[in-house]
Amino acid sequence: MIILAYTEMSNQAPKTGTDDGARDGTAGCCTTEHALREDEIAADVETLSALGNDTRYEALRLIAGAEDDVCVCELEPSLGVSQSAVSQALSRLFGAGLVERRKEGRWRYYSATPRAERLLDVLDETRGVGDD
Amino acid sequence: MIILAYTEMSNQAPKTGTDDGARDGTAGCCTTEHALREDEIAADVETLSALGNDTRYEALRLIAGAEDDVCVCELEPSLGVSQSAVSQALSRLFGAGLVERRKEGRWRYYSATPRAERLLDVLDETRGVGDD
DNA sequence: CACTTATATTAGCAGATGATTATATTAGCA
DNA sequence: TGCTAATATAATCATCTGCTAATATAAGTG
Repeated sequence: MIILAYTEMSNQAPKTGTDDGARDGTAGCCTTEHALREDEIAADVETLSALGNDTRYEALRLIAGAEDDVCVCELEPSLGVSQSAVSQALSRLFGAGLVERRKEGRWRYYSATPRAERLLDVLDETRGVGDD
Repeated sequence: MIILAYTEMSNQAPKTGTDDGARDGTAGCCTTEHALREDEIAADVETLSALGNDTRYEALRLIAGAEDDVCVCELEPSLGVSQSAVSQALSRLFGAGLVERRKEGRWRYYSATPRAERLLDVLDETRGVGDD
């Protein structure tokens, strides 16, 4: 179900009627603010769920925290899962646009994308804000 | 497995030996940069996985995009899942520190936390960067 | 109070997920 | 060429997730 096209939601007075305003991206008269397209939502959710897993999150942290790009074989001992699992984790991160990869000989080097860096930064900057 | 304590990972030369440097948060001699604690990792992953789901992501977008805070009953028709599912989604977002809630009479109003706002902003700002 | 409305909680289940093991591929090297 | 190392893919499976339906709770209203 695609929504997220709104200018201002008239809340405060919870009217229980059917509120079928502007939706499904066909920005009508009353969608001046931003509206997310279905594929943008899907991409964001993919990005977030890719990071919402211990192994992948830690893999990305290691990659983003390293000075240069990181070889898969370096991540393996740290992540505590099988080689296969690491490979799958990196593939998923790549598919989600969170890492770049570069082949060199028989190795694969990974680095974090700007999107990934910025997400990690925000997580760092906003940690513990609001729940202290 | 907790890691993510590093200054610089000596990659580039993939040595296949056992590389048990500094880890598990007991910041030793060579951990000058930041190091994430186990609970911080868990919190981040919880935040990300909470958002890594269509229903919850769209719920948060609706909440964050609204002018004032939003009543549950307003979200229900938009999200296309049962009332129970919406309630569960909001509880999870709350638990993850992504929304605040306020009770007023028999209604519950939700608003996005700064952490949530900033995450959504970064997603917006970095969308389509790197894969165009 | 009985009744309704708004939201939360519980139980149950289909389907997704994340790991493992085994096998395949790709690249260097003797 | 055969061998080994680095990584990817496939098959499998136990566990986790996210929904629905049913029920509970809380707060208004007649």
